[in-house]
Amino acid sequence: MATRPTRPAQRARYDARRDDLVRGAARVFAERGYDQTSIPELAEALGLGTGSLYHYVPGKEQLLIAICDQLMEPLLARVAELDQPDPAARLRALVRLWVAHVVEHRDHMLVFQQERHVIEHGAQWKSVRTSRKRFDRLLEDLLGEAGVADPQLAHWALLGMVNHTAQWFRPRGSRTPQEIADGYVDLVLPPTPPSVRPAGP
Amino acid sequence: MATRPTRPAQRARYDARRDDLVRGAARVFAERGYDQTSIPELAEALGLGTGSLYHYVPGKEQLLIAICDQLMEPLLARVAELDQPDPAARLRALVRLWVAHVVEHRDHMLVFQQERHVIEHGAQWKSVRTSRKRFDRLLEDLLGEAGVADPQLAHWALLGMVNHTAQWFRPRGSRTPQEIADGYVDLVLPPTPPSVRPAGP
Amino acid sequence: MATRPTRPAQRARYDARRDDLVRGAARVFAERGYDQTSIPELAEALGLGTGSLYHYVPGKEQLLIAICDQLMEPLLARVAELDQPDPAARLRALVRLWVAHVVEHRDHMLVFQQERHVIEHGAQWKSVRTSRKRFDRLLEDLLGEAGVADPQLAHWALLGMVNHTAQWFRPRGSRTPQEIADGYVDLVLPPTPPSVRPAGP
Amino acid sequence: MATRPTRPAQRARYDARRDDLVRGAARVFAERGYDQTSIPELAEALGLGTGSLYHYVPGKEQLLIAICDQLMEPLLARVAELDQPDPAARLRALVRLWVAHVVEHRDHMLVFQQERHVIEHGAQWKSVRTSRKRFDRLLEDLLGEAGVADPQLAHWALLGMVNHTAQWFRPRGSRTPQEIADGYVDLVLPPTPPSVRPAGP
DNA sequence: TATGAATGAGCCTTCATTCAT
DNA sequence: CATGAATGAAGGCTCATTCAT
Repeated sequence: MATRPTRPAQRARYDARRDDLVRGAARVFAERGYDQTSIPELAEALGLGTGSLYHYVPGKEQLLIAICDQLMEPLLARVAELDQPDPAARLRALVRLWVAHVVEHRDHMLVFQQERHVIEHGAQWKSVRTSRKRFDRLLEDLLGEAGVADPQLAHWALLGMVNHTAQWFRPRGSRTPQEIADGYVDLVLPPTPPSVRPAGP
Repeated sequence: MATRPTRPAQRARYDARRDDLVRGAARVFAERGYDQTSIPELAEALGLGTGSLYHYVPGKEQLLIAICDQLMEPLLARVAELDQPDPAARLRALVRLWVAHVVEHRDHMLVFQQERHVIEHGAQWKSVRTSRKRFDRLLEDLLGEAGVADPQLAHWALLGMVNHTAQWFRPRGSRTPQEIADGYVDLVLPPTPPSVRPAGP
Repeated sequence: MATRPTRPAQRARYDARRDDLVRGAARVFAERGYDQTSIPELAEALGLGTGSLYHYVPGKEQLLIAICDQLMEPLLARVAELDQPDPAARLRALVRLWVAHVVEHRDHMLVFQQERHVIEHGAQWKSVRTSRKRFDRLLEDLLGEAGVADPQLAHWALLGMVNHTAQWFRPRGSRTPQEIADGYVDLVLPPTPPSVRPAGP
Repeated sequence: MATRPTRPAQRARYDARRDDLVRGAARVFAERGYDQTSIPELAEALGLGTGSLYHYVPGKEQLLIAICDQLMEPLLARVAELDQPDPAARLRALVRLWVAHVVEHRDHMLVFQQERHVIEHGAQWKSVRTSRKRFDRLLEDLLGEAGVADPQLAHWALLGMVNHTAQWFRPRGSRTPQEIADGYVDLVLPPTPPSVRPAGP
């Protein structure tokens, strides 16, 4: 069973190991598919014995949830820290970190997209659904504030293009995530005077 | 086994039945997921006995392929008939029929997106992969001809937003597929004098 | 269902057809195995539609029984006609027609041997078992009368070697069935003065 | 899956268990038939859970192959150790150990005979076919050396009678395997002066 | 913690058989 | 007589999970 150690020192090591395993599972699932990957296969790909996995995760579906949490939580945290006063600038910053997050979590994204119907219908998936809705709402509001002509359509369009980035982005490609993000923002935002446009990190 | 009748009259009925079943399977898979739907469940949802399905499709994966074919082939056929001389107008027409096709085949699209990894890696999926690549190429070329600033990025962006439409579009919603398509085109195309803009069907 | 016609003329044609089908089934089963051959496969190999077979035989196991009957009955009939007064001569004649029967019914024999356990244990197989026992008894008695030293062992030995002939005999081989039969008899019989030895047909 | 342990100690136990299971399967198949015995039935007869069988054998047909190997390999090994200088004596010794092997492996033999067509035609059965051919060749050569009049026919006859022994021999019967073997040899060998005849163990 | 043998439910698929045409 | 679509039971096999070591 998945028993988390109580001693702080061991607990830190345990949590780190668990995070690594979840990340590894995301990679394997993205490549082979969640349902197509058996637990023995997964365990072997992670360098573990069949049953050892269960020391860290209570089951296969929980593992999937953990992958989605590992994707959503840091994204929401980073978004919460945005503090640009100008809405257009905040939007651009948001899309930048969003695209960056997507390409840094390509595997998680691919798994997330494949398992759409479980996430939408599953009983244990409420928290993930809530996270996604929070992000959606936040994005749509920001698009309105930024003066986009049709915020609702822009919202759907952005969701589509940014998330889809996971499917074609290659780390050794010719564009940086930031360039891609700026390209996306330029599509939905009315032309902005360069003075307002942030310089990027 | 899936034996197609030789008599033309019976063959027509057989083919029609098969198409219906494939469409029905797309609906069921979109809702419950391909792997989560067992063959008995599927057969029952289609109003068939467990084994009767195999008169029309030789196996579960072939059924998935049939769903993708039912999605891709008519789309490519409709695209091939585009004959607008002006590239921008042709692009708009393309996106219009594309969006229309996507919302008319929502179930197929959802299944298509969920099973991305099988399609990309599976041995029997070459023809589907080829269809997708043909469409990709065609779209990117057209974007270039239409004078889009960054055709490659626009291409990825359009793919993302149009395909994603399947996930949020509701038939009783406030926008028609054509309005959505025009909204997408307006995002990627430089402003067009209204005179050139086609009126729609 | 297997409905035998009542009109004598049609009945003869029906019976002939049935015999042909049973013979054909023996050939197919000998080659591919009884359990490994599905009814659709068999029907196709016989040039029939899937269900047409059931006009002649009520089921797959009955078909197997019919094959065994087609093997045993004519053999017993031919054996019953033996009338050589000298036991040794009668034994030789028996083995000759037996070997001839085996090589003429190679397929039946191979099926018969493969399905030994069904024949021994199956409920509907009593008549076949009875036929076999009748033949066994008859053979052993004759061996005793012919003055073989150890009739019981010779009986088992003959059964083994003659039946096994079905597995290696080739019609284009260098030996005739009669030569083979004489070879077998010479093994179990004490040397016989040539005067008694029959000349063969 | 059938994963053989790497640790020597556990591997020995695993191999022993596997051998037992294969032997048990031979018994069950001999009694009920290979195709007539379902995997759950077999597993229950062996005292295992349905899926546990697959820790030791990768599939039902592999199990059949394992049974045939368990039959052929030790026989060939024992035959290879024969060292009687006199051919006739060597033949007698061969038949003795052969008959002994057959009656000790009655179940294996019965399965082997029933599944003749799979062995002859199956793709994975080459090694078994090779073993059988090696034995055949060896036997025929030895018959020639021993001065049998018609070595080829004697070879087929011996194969038939010895193998057939599995079908009628009963452990509590009145003859020992050695007596049976000697009876067989006396059939095919010209009368031998008792001085040469070995005494038996 | 780590392991991997054991489990039984559940999967996809095949099959013998029926019956409307 | 002939056909082949339809069926549901049963088959072989896989899998997520457990637990003794």
